[in-house]
Amino acid sequence: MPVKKIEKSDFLLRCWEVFHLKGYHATSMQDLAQATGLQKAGLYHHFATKQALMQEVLAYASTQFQRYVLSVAHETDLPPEQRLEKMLRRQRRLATLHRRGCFFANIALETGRDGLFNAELQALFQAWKTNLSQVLTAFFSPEKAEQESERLMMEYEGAVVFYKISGDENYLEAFIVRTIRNLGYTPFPKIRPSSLHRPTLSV
Amino acid sequence: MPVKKIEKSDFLLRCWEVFHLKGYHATSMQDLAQATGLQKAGLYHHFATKQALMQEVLAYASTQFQRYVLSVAHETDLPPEQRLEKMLRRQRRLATLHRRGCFFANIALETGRDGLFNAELQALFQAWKTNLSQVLTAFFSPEKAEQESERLMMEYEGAVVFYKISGDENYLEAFIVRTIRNLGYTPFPKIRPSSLHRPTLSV
Amino acid sequence: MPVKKIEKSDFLLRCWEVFHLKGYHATSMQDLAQATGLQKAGLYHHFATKQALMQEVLAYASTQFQRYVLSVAHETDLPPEQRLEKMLRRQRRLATLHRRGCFFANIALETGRDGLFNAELQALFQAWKTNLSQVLTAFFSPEKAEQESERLMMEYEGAVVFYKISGDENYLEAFIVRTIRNLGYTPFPKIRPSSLHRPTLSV
Amino acid sequence: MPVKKIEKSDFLLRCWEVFHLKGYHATSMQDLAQATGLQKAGLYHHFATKQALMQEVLAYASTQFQRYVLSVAHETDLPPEQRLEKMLRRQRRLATLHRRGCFFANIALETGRDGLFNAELQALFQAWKTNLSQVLTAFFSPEKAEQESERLMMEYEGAVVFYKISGDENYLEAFIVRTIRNLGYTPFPKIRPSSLHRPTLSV
DNA sequence: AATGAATGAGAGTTCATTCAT
DNA sequence: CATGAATGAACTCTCATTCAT
Repeated sequence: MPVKKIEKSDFLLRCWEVFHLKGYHATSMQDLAQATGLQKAGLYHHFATKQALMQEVLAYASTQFQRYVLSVAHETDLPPEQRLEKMLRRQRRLATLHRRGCFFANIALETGRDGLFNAELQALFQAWKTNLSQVLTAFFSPEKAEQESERLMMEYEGAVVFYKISGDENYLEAFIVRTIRNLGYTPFPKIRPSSLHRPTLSV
Repeated sequence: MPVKKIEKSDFLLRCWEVFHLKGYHATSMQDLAQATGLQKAGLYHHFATKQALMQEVLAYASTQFQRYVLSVAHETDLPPEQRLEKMLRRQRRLATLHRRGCFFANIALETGRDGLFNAELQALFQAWKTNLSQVLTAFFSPEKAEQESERLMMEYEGAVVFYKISGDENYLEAFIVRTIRNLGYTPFPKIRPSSLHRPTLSV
Repeated sequence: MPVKKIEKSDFLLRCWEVFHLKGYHATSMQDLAQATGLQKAGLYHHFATKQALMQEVLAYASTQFQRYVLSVAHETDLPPEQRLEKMLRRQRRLATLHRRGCFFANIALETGRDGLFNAELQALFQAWKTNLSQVLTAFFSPEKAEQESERLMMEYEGAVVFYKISGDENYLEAFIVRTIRNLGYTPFPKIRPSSLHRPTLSV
Repeated sequence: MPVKKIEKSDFLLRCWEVFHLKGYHATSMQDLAQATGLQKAGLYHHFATKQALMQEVLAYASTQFQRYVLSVAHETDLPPEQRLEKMLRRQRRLATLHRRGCFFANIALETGRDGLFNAELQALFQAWKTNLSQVLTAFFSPEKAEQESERLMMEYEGAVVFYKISGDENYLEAFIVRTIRNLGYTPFPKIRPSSLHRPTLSV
């Protein structure tokens, strides 16, 4: 609860990282205290419970995810297929940092049944689908675009499952490649961009 | 572990259910003792640690999953599209019991980074893919069938994520329907099978 | 402690209520902050410690008790038996509000052994006895009056114990009735004062 | 939870003493662990919660109180006035050990409003009254005996309040003396039993 | 004077695990 | 083989108190 305003987001970011790496239940308040430099009791000055803290972390993570990934959907200076690829590559980058996977799916599977954070999670996935849809309307009818974006998100989350137990990023890479290809475009190879004719995307 | 040999599988089944519902970390040895009727100390007679116990549970669950779901791939008396649907419907049934989702994906996202059970999980997903592939070879080339089966599993796991935070089984149902449809067949409506011309699948 | 001087007594009153309801140890500074509208740190501006705060609350409560209950002993326009009854009924009223019992006895039993507030408590009980004595001198010799007033206070405090674990106000009512009766007077029935020949006491 | 049966009562006795000295809320599980030689976690092997532990302590204390104090009511070899005095002196002895007062009244005032232990407490006070009544039937009509025993208990509890904030045992002694005297007998002086003509009671 | 922030200690409780019987 | 008992560590959360602003 950092004195300066800029520190609040930094605080939430650090908590986010811990929750992302260890999961909700396996993360202790002690872990969060250590990660943020506060004392355990200090955390309770700003958040009533661990769950409330997670609530804010989730809101923060949603905002950041929308800024970093979903906002790309509106970069109209890029052709839609490049926008799509950029989004997917940014998703991928978030997932492969420390092999932590998708934060939202991690929390979804861990707490979905208890419903601790379902409202937040559903809102995020809804926004995700909406933005993805917007890009896909360049290739499909509005209705079909929505269906396809949902399907893409599902496929992505499944790919993350495979990635997480194997550490093999090819599951994610292959997902991106086939997704772009299915639009009728040839995606840029990720690892060897030597033969690219078009400018590389800075993801 | 119980007196009679036949009870060992019953023991593992009960543990499986608990782990499935609550997850690995959130399940305590006390929970398992209560679910199985043993004393907490008794568990350590048969399993060195909680992790070792989970190891066996995972092996048991894999076996059961192969028997109940994957073995359908070899029911050659059924046409392949019916085999596929039957498999998908059985997956779905397992996931929607108590809204618990896919046991293997639950554990994968929770422990994949630590790698506690990755070998077992990879083996299971490999077997899953192999069997799905076998069915899909009726529609695709062997190579394409393998790719497609992996993609299907991913899409399924993603659908489960959506299902788990919403409780809406339509995510799973829609996945099945579009999967079958993409093969060029019309799947059987789930709820009202009255007008079916072909024999109903007992899932 | 608030801005205006008149609010100090209001502040102490609110603290008194909390201490009365929950007891000394079970009341937290947080509780007091909430009840008074100050911040927790603000409390320490006016009181060095929780104990010091309680000290003042006790002094305030003593004063109020003397004003509301003990001062009745000097209402010489009332015959002594009416004065006595009025005092007893006011004691009773304080005890039955929220079933909280006698503030002073509550604190006495909770902290008497540690002696945190014994001086204040003894002073209050002494004043209580003195004023009761004064009324009883109308019926007894000075010496006997003092003994009897002490005995009456004891009986009252015991009646409160019975009341507190049962919620049955009859323990207190019966105490009042038999006390007045022992003076040779018939006390006013509490519930049905319809047939009263003498003016009802407004307690 | 002592291996041997005799140790269980010893365990409860030690807990009783701590609760008696410090009160319910001010006694921590750590205090009880220290007093009994167990680890804090070990306490939870035998009692689900602190409240449940107190419940058993209260039951134990009730039993012991009945054995040590109330059972005297049936010592028919003693004349009733001696039985009464013996009971009162034993009450007094329990209360003056470490100036801790009456265990049941302590807990009653501390927790009566929340009702945590009211059932147990009411049962104990009821038994107390019953046994006291039995002795007093030697002096009063059954109905009057019951009233008088309740009144005596109240007076006693009030005397304990006075004793606890002053440390002056004379409040208790005076209560005993005047109680016996009111029966028409001269009680034995407690402190200087030199001039006794009748055999001293071994309390 | 007042507060938001912070803290070390400790609350009750649960954890996976061990061991004597 | 089984269990009741035990334990050290860790859990979430609250305590009375302090201090810079």
